[in-house]
Amino acid sequence: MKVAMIEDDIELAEILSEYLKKYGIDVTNFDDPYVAISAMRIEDFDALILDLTLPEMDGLDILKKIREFSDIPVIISSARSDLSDKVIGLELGADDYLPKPYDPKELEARLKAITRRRTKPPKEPDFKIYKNRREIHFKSKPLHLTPAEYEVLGYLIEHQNQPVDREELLYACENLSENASEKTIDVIISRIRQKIGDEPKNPRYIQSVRGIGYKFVP
Amino acid sequence: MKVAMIEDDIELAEILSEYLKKYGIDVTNFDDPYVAISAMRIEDFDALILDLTLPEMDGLDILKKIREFSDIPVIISSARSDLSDKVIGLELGADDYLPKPYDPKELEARLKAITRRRTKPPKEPDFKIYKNRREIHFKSKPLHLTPAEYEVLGYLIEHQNQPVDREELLYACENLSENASEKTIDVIISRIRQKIGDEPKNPRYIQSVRGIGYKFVP
DNA sequence: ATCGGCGTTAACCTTTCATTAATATTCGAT
DNA sequence: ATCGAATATTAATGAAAGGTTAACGCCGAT
Repeated sequence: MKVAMIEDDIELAEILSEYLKKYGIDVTNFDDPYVAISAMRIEDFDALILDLTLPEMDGLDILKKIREFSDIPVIISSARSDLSDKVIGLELGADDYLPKPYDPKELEARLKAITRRRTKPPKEPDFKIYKNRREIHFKSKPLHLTPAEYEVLGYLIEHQNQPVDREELLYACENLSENASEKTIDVIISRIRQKIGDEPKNPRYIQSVRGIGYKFVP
Repeated sequence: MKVAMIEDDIELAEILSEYLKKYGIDVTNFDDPYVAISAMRIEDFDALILDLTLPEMDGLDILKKIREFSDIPVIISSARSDLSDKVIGLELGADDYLPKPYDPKELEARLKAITRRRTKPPKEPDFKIYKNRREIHFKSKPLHLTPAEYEVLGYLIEHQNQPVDREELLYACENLSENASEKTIDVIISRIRQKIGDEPKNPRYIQSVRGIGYKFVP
């Protein structure tokens, strides 16, 4: 297991690294948060141990920055026992909170726990297609879709993550005329977005791919 | 939503309470299991979050005691990642198991999921088919149906929730000619709807599926 | 023969929804 | 920033689908 650590207390960092190495946990410490962030963009770590009490930069800001590009498990460690930090940290997606000083053994246990948990995120998808019912459910509730909307959304979902161009949709959908204008698609997409509450500015599910068409991201 | 929690780590309890309150979940924590049990005999909670690793009393025993008088949904949370605990807990009627440490977001999601699941009281169906008598009863009263109406309604009921297209009905019903106009179906549906008091605008039981036909929803 | 029940069709009205056009907004390259 | 193109949104329209009623005609029972 390869773990990143952001800790400015070099001595503490070394103690922990030594200890964790004995349990097969490889720790790379960064005393400079910015270096850490750059490194994490390139290299893949299994977890991050983040010290909140850093000079120069606030630990929570670092977490926020990291969350912009990674959902790596994060354990926050801090000498501040400030409750609000704890709350904010967990909200930003930290997985655990460890007040200093702590027993290395505990850190090891939590690392193990977190990475174990990571391997089983069984979450219900937001969209489900019930072909035999001719229904699409969104967050467990059926959507009221017109035939064309049903077909378009269904097709996008089945081709999730890949951009589908408008012409393809016109041909794929029974309820769309093949020689209809491609603008028709735009109108239908707009109505679907309204029904699922997707804001076209920064849409969560149906994203427009400029020059091509649309793609569904689950 | 009002939730009870049995957790001896007061600090963790407070974090979770704060977090869940923002999502409209009211948490009452008990650090003493016995107090909790007494309270739950009196007050009505929507769910219980139970920490297994308690002093004095084993969490599983508590669950057993609670099950003697309540079938409240229970989420077990535990630092023990012992599998047998999980099994026993779920056998005793816990609805979910959440290993510590966990993300409050996940707890929230599971709470919502569990209480949503809870709302399904099994009830007597409004329609019953008596094949031998060739009758269909609606709310315990027999309907006066013509042979074709009986067949169509019966077929729809037997294929409940799935849209049945008109052609299929023409073929399935002895009393309908296979080469009759599909409009015939519409007329028969209209008559059935009148007999069961289903308003075609926003129908409760027989819904039209545009481009296909009709579907019966129980 | 005649009658009544019932499936069928025709005619007519209402509703739905894909489509187009028109307008506003956003995006991305320069 | 600026411009042109792509996308978003809204309203209008018209054709198709569904809903309803009345009348027709087939067929078995009287």
